[in-house]
Amino acid sequence: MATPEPERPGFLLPLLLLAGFRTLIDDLHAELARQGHPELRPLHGFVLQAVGADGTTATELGQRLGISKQAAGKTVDRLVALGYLERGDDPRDARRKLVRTTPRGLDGLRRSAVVFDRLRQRWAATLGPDRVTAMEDDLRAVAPANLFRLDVPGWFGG
Amino acid sequence: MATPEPERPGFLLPLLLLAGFRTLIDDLHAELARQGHPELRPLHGFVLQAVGADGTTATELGQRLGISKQAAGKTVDRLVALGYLERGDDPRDARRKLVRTTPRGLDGLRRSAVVFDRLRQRWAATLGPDRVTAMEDDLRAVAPANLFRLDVPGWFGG
DNA sequence: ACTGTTTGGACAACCACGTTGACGATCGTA
DNA sequence: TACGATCGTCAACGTGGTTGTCCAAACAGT
Repeated sequence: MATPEPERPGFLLPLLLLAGFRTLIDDLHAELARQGHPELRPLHGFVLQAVGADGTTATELGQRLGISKQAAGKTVDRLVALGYLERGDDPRDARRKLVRTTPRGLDGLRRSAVVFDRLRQRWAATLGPDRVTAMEDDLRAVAPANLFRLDVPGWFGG
Repeated sequence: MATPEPERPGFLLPLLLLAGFRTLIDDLHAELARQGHPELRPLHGFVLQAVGADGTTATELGQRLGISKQAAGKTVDRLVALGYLERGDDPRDARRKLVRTTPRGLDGLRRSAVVFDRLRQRWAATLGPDRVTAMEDDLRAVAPANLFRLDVPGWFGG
């Protein structure tokens, strides 16, 4: 017998999306804190990803993250103070300040990816691997591709 | 032929969850702004939900939202200034200040639910209704139930 | 080569949202 | 009645964002 479509109040889907995201992020940072990165905040992983292997500038980083260049600059300041990023001059343009990931930043990034993979495996063990893959495909289908610039080279191995 | 499981980097799932959430929230507030609630911020809907129909106190609100009573109090201050909440005395306990939703708050809440329902229907039209339902079920299965106190009376018609 | 425009980075002021610590007023109870 | 727990609030602070302004450097046109 077909299961009747239950009442699905409007608030349910966004709340569950947020809860799922926060579950992953909280688990990640609890594990990262154990592995020597207690100062890493949820935002920082995305920033480190957005900086990428080749480095970037504050303005470009802001565009990638969808925030102002000033906000990006302040975030870079904090990550520089924590030792995750470093600034340098651009020999080809004296206005630009190159932002690069330090070895410590790369370490945090690598550990994040490892922990995320493990968390995804935990979800796959609960839901089944195909359900997780289906969820990712569905979310990719409805989320605007320009959000967080999923197509930035270096993201997701792309 | 079976599709081989592609590489699914660890960052993909949380990023898509966040992107999906932000997509819904951004769409919601763009629509709410058109309907006379331009000051409503993403957080406010959850706060109004957490206040509920019966009213509550700042301390209890903080517990429901998982934040400190001071942070809850400041958020109530802002929503009172915007006309979405009001404070009153508790005749049975002079320490407690009751927080209640105003008619304007109820209006914003009702419109939020309507818009969210419409957004969910849009997702259902893209993915198919069963995919949206499956995503909700899967997320509910992996998200801790106490996050955002999904079981608070009044949430989701519960 | 000079000039005007665009761009990158930095500074200031401000706002939203969160934290911890302290404290007075009130309540419940021994 | 005295004491401990609880509620609201104030203060100080940190983080992450905004807009506006400004200077120096790069660039394009004459």
